[in-house]
Amino acid sequence: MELNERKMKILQAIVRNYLETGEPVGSRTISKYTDLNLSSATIRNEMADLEEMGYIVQPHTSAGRIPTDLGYRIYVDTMMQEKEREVEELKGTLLEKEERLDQLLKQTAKLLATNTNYASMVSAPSIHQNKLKLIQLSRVNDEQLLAVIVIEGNVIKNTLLNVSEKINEETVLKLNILLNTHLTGLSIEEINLKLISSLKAQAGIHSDIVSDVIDAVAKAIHEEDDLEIYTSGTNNIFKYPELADSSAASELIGAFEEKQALNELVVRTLAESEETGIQVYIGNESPVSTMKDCSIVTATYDLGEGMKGTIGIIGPKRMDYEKVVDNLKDVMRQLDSIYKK
Amino acid sequence: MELNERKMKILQAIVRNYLETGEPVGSRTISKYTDLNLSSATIRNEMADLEEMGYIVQPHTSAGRIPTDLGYRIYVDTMMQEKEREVEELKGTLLEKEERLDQLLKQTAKLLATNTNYASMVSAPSIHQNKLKLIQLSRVNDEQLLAVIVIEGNVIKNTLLNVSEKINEETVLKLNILLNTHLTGLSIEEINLKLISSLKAQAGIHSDIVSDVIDAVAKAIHEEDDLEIYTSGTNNIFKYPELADSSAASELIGAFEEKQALNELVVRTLAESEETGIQVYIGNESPVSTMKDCSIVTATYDLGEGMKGTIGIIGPKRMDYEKVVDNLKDVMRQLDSIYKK
DNA sequence: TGTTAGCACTCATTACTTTCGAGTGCTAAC
DNA sequence: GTTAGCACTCGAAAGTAATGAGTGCTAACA
Repeated sequence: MELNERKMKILQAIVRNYLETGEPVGSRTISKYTDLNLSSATIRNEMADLEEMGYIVQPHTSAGRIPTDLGYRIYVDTMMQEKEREVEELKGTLLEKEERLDQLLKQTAKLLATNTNYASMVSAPSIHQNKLKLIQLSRVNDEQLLAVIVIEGNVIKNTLLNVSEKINEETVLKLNILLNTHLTGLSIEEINLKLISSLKAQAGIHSDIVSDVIDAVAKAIHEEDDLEIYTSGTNNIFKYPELADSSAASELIGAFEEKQALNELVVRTLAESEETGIQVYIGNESPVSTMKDCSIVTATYDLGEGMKGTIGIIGPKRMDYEKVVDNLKDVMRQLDSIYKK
Repeated sequence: MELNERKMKILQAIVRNYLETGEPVGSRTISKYTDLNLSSATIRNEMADLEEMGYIVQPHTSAGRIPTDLGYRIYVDTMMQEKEREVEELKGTLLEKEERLDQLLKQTAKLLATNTNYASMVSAPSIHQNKLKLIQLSRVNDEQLLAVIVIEGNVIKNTLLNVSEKINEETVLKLNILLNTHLTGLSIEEINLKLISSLKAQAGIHSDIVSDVIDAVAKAIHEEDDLEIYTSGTNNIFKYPELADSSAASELIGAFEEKQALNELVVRTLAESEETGIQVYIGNESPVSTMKDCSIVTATYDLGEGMKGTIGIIGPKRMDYEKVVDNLKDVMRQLDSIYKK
């Protein structure tokens, strides 16, 4: 059977209507509210076909139809129209430049959640492949040394090192020079064992400190691995009855809190993001099993210097996909304009 | 009317029973399961008295009684028995030493939540009254200067400063010495305008940088003001039907996400913590209006050097107060032993 | 051949009634 | 002061009936 234009129109009408009301939609509704001028009986015949083809289902006999995951998919892929939203409306919700990236991302998550009425997540950019920009040791007191590590993209990490031998300013200076001349500009992978032992040899009696510093560098990178994820509007899920019953809600909220699941989502999105800017996961397509009854729309942002992160909106399957996509695009534009100055 | 011993025993039995079952408890139950050897009729008479005195209520005629906030309060204040819990059991759940305080606190929150089956929160210590330990400027490149600020308690902040004039290593060294000799050891309040202008004068053409650094110091402190709060086990509230219905749950979860309310809780706890180690807020006693139907048990931990923070457990009013208090005490002991080495 | 009117049928939802039993308050007797 | 007994209350659960939205199917129509 072929999905001809009339069937498309009917399917589209069903999805639209269901997105709005959340109620199964019947043949009579479609017949009245479309410009097809067909009687409900005809619509019924077509709907029977659409059901056979797998685009819609009846929750029970004698109920209207609701879209299947496949139905949503067709809708999202081919029928969604770009809403021409007034730029005015979005102007009021501009992100403000923040000097702290984490604040900006928190703000982004919140903005998206309040704008869309769904739950949102924003992952901090991962900086995997970046290069060391500066290492700076400072003497805090006789026993403590502060190591500051700056990575390309201006990510800064610091660690306090406890040293056994007393150490004077001059030694610190020497170590600084030693470390910076040899390590600056290198990526994490380029710091190998050979380089490390060479450095240790040059440091002489202070080789312990070199070890510690390199450990700290390794750890600084590693820390970034279990990446930060900001969420907002988690409680928006209670606005949608299909997600609000306590077992479903509990699972979802658990997933949001644990962040393990979200992490998976981020990884998957980043992996697939080469092709398309925005990805839509509907129901079972989701990388995360606890979100079987949700749809997830994700986007990848790029702050330059290899700093890429993921933004996602999680809501019911009957979410307003147009609005969500629009919002994501807008936020990405804003992030761009803030960082690519 | 006097709350004599028999009434106490009966009240205690009612509370205990209700904590376990969550069902209103009737006279017959009490008569059977206490060693008072009284008939249900007698118990009924006493219960009528207890109701008149405001310790218990009937949710409706012909139902058993449940404790009022006042009833819980009496129970918590005078009838709760210190459970002798086996130390063994808790050993398995020891906190591990982490070099990053935030990780440790996250872990603490999680531990508490899983152990108690309630929601938990842990606030990062506020460092209000602390002293500057070290300022360290480093040249990143021609335009950028890295300022690292270490505050007592080893809290480290860093900022990147953009400088207009090119600056060489020597100048950086001089500025470092200037700033450290004058600022180290001072508390935030002691850095006044007079001192600042004196420093600027000594810095000569680089007075801009001094300004920037001092701004950064101020901001570092300010950032700490909107303090970090870690939560865990939020979805545990779904385990208690009285909190699980969607409107109540939504409010609670919103409060947990926003953290504004939790912040209030922290402030209040810290303010009142002088007197007692552990505080219990029952129902309407709560500082946070969204938690009217909850009980909150909080404790203040002290890592030394003025670093104080709050730990809290939030659950239904019929929470297992003994268990919660035990758990909090244990966690505080563990935090102590980790940090007071 | 595609479209439509009409009709019997299904089934979730809602409201109403009944039954059941846990628990009470009160009275009278011990 | 304590207890047995009894009438009474009222929520929860179960059963029943009415409602109506929506379907599939058939037969007639253009």
